[in-house]
Amino acid sequence: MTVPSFQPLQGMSDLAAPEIYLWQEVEETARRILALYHVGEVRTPILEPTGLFVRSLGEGTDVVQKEMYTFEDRGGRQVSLRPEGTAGVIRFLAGQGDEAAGARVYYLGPMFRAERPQAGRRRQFHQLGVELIGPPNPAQDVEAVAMQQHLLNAWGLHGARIEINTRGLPDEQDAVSAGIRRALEPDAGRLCEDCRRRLLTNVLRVLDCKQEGCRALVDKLPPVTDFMGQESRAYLEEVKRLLALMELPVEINPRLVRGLDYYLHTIWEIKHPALGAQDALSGGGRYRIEWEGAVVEGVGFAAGLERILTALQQEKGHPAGTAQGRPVAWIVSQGAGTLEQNLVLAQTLRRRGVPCGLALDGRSVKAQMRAANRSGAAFAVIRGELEREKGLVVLKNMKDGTQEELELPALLERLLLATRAEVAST
RNA sequence: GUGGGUGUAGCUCAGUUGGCAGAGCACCAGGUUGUGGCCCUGGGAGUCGCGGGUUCAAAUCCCGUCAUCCACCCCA
Repeated sequence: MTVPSFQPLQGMSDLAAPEIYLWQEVEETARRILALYHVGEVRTPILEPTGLFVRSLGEGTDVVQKEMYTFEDRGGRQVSLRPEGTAGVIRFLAGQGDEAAGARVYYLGPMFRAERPQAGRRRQFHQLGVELIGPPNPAQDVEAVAMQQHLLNAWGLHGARIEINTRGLPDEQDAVSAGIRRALEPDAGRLCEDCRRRLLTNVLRVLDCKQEGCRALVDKLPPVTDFMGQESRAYLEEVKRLLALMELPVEINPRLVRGLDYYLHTIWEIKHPALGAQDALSGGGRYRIEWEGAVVEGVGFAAGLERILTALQQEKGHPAGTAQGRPVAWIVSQGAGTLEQNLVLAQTLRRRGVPCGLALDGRSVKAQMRAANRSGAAFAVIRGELEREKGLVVLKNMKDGTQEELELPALLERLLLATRAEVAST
């Protein structure tokens, strides 16, 4: 079978107009908000040594075991396309040594996971992530949550819920799993088929099963903190106190779990009802990652931009963002020699900052006017043989249809004015 | 990796018991010998995803395959 070569690989997409405008809005908003929190951007490579991800995410995680794009490079090194952003940032910061203490960074870019695509899941997808470096500190965790809340507001997403919980300390994980398993075992017969398997393989996954029967049982489970020590419980209590103090609308979900090995203490997730099975817009938590003998501690979160976009489109009912780059003027030519003259005119206008377009293929005036209309230009500038003889140009207002003849300096002035008005209104 | 739905014009889709490949939108041209939008007329465009099979005859039935969508696993 021939694979049409004009199609991207499975699960990968070309992003172009009109959706690209919504992407740009979302990204610009994020950069603006993060600047308020004194968080700076870092751009790390998309390709990293495979070992970086294996060691930071955990050898047993699905991401590492079956979802990475891993291959050998020309030097025989095992490399992988990044499946998430934290590891690369941590590698970077670990190399900074003491300089990295208290670092506050964000990243925004493509990630890769070789999963089967579905709603809200692509093989190449985009994440915005924030990492605040520092030892465990409830205040820092709450600051990160506040930042997330601020981002959601700024994007205009109102249907999103923030759920928060604790993962406790690494050496408490076995006790938590064992405790949950013990609590579920008496009712094992009432769990769904998948969950009976999860009981053995990955108990914590039962906690976010979507089957109703399982949910009923899960709701009656003791909170995970019951299986944790005093330190973990006190940490969560302090986080809750600070969240209330800052009046952040978050919900404590004592049964929220997150899978990556590096998490400890505070973890959270943002869900949106309009997204189908993949309803998590964003996830975050406190972590501790070791790399080449260096230890990096911090708190962070990552938001799936495709999912943010989908949620925004659903909430607002608009399929795409606002069109940008609309020209102020569209130049129309007619007759021998006017095309090249108008090409020069267009360049003059553009050098002065007036966005304008013109057709280069010498079509009829009617066709060029149609193009002017389609472009959304506020004015058509008509300069054909007649105008050239008179040394004038025709300026037509596309909105009301009126037109007048002007000399070039007057035209330039009018269009500069219109450009400023256009800029002011956006 | 597993399961189900869908692949027909640039886009959204119709196509009956197997019998000439269609519509709307978009695009192009004309109606207006130099003026857009609304209207009218005309036009171009399709390997019916691909490969095989059944049949006098396949978009239609069968098998395979690829893509896509949805779900599972898992995750943003």
